[in-house]
Amino acid sequence: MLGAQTKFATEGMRKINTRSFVRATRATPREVNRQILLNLVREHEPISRADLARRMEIARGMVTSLVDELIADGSLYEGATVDSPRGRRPQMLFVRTRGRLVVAVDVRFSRTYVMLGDFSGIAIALETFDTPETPETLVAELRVRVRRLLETHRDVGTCEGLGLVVPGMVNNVTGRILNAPHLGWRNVDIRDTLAESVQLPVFVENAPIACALAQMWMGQRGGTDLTDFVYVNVSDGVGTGVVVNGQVLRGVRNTAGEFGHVPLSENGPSCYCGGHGCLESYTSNLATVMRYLGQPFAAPTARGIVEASGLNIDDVIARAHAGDAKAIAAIEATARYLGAGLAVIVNTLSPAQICIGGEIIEAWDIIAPSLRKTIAERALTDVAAATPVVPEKAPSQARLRGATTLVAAPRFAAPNIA
Amino acid sequence: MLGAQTKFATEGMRKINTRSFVRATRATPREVNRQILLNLVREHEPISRADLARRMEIARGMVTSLVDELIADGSLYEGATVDSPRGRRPQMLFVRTRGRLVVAVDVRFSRTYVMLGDFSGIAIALETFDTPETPETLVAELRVRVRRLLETHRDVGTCEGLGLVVPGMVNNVTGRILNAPHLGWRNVDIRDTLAESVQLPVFVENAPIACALAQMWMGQRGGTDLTDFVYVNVSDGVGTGVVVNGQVLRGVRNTAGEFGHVPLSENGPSCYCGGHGCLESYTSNLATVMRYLGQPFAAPTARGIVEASGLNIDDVIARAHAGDAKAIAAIEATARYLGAGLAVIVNTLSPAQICIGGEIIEAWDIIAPSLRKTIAERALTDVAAATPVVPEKAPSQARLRGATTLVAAPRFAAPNIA
DNA sequence: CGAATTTTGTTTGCGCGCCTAACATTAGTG
DNA sequence: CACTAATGTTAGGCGCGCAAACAAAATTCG
Repeated sequence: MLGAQTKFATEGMRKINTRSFVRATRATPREVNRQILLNLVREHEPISRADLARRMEIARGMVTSLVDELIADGSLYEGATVDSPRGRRPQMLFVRTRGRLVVAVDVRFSRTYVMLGDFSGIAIALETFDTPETPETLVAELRVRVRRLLETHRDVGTCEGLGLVVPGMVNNVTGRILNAPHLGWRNVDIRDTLAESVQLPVFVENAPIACALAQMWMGQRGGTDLTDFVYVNVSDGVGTGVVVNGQVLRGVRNTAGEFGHVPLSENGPSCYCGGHGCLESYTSNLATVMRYLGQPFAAPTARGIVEASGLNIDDVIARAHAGDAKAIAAIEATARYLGAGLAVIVNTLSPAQICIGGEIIEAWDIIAPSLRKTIAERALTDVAAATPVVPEKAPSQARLRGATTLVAAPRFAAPNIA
Repeated sequence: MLGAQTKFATEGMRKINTRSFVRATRATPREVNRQILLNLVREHEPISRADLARRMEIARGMVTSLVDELIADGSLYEGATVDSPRGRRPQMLFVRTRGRLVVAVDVRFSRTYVMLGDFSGIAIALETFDTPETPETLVAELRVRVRRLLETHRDVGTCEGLGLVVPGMVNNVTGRILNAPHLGWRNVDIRDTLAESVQLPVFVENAPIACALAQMWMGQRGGTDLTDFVYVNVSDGVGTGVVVNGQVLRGVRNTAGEFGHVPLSENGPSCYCGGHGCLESYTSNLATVMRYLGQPFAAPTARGIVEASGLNIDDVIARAHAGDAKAIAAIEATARYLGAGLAVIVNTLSPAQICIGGEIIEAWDIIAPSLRKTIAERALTDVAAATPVVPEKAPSQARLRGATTLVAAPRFAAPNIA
């Protein structure tokens, strides 16, 4: 009956691109069913073969065959048998995450973080160094460090790839950094050279998008399906990662999802993008600190003034928590503007959730009420007004988890067909 | 080599929903390849079996088998043999559109249009009547009219479905009209009752989304692949249909894509949505006529004033074309505001194209320069600034073409797998 | 205690559909 | 008229879904 209904809907209907399609072969059904099974184990482990057969509505024989293949290639492993009320006791299956290593790299304005972790996101080692001026130096530095890391922890497992997260626009297919203003890098074909240097598959991605992917793939097990949501990262700038229909929104030439520059006011403060009154110019960490300092924000001079003041966003948050009324007011103002920006997102995209990352969420108790209030005032519908807004759960590792996801998630993704 | 590259990208990577997945069967490869072949014929007709084999990189034997099936079920037909420089002359294949009828229904504020057409969008008959007050009356009216239409044109072919386009939010899966403010209808389960009445599969969709689908499926053959674009409909309100990654953006509870209510100014005119300074309150036909009348726009009273004036948007456009400076100024102002709204779309979604529909495009010569200028001023990147903005090509039938697409497109769409 | 029952997991044979390769058809050409 | 070159068809192998029988391991019950 449900099948008949979906036949009369255009939802999920995709047009086949006749210039780049993927034809099905006789091996295709197996690939598809293998991935479905793998994901069922991922979300329901521990789970038995018989349970999988019931969930997939296939015979147990096929499950045996598929599981054999997945165990052989190291995707699954067989645990102990478990008690059952009657009959033969089932053997439980698990996704193998231990010993499947990932090098996660987070390149930030001043420092670069390198983490060796496994598929579940657990850290084994963490290093940090000053971000080099040029991409070439970064590649050279990573070559040495990655080799040493993998050498040191050789007995832990084998590394399946390197995920690189950068603050800027990235072409995910070619692995080229298109424009990373904070680093001053433009049009850098980093993926292939880095892959050659470290002898690993390399995945490059924009930071908020990587965080959004982590949210989607490493979120709570068995929770709601987040197929439509937005990750908003508030730091020196305001970046967004948008997921629509379970896929990342990229737009032409990978320039989409720049909600940081929606205009909140026609004659607001000047922004680093060249515009005026952008969300970012009201809510970035620089803007918040400037507000606390009692100075008007203006793009070209703000960074210098803030650095000269010796204050950063963490200090302002600490003072707010200590009861400094000026600090509280500055943060609350930021929250109101941020709420206005989120209202635009809520009204245009209607996501199932908005997740906020960045230093500001340390002041969640202060910003949450203002966010909710502003969104409620500006939302067009009750649904939009009720959109959950949640803080990033593991803020300190958000980007590194994102980088890990870049390597791990493709192993579990649906195969592209047609 | 390209295959190896895409392995290191997360683009197009989809997470499998373990609560509603589609398992592959041994019939799956055939379904997939059948649809690919069908689409290749659609975009390259006339085309021979040998050509198809080359494009799909499969043996000619398989093409023969697949084509036999598609001819048997009426999807394709075989044309005449054609001359060729050497060897056996190929037999050309075509998609059958003649004799595959569709009832397209466009429900608008005052009148409802019913068209009988075929899969290619060619009209066979067109009727119109006053939009009834209640959905029940509409269903009863359609029952009579559709039966009569199909009776009259019985020899032309068989009808494959009815597409219903309404001005408002629709749940495309359940076929329920959630909220159509202009009609005053809320939560109407119209699809199943209508399907029972007319004894046809019924597809229900929101008007701008249907227009976007028509743009994607009935656009120029062999042109650029429009997988990311936005359709903006400017009429009494401003509605948008957004397509991302080849799929319609719906959001939770089907409330997404309301770019008509992005705020352009915090203290702008009051809008029918309850907000202030929305794009719609500056650029709807009502707003443009009010501007020409020299009156400030305000949501509750605007419609009454415009109706009392006896003027509508078509009159204002006609006067502008006749040289009325006030009319030209009013339309140009609308274009500037619309450009500001499009700039938000361009910066956030980065679509490959924006298509504009509605009466206003009759004044395309007047609005185009202002649109371009405003977008260029506010775009964040060169890519965004260069986003093509084009007028709807068949404005008078846009919605009816959309309704037709609702029925026709699913026959050509990729099967959902995994 | 042993047969019956129940549940899990494995093995086996069938058939659909991909895939290769040979074959038939139909034109031009030396 | 044989040769070449192209299109379209037919035949056999082989992988894999699919169903059904079989083996294994536990509990229940006479």
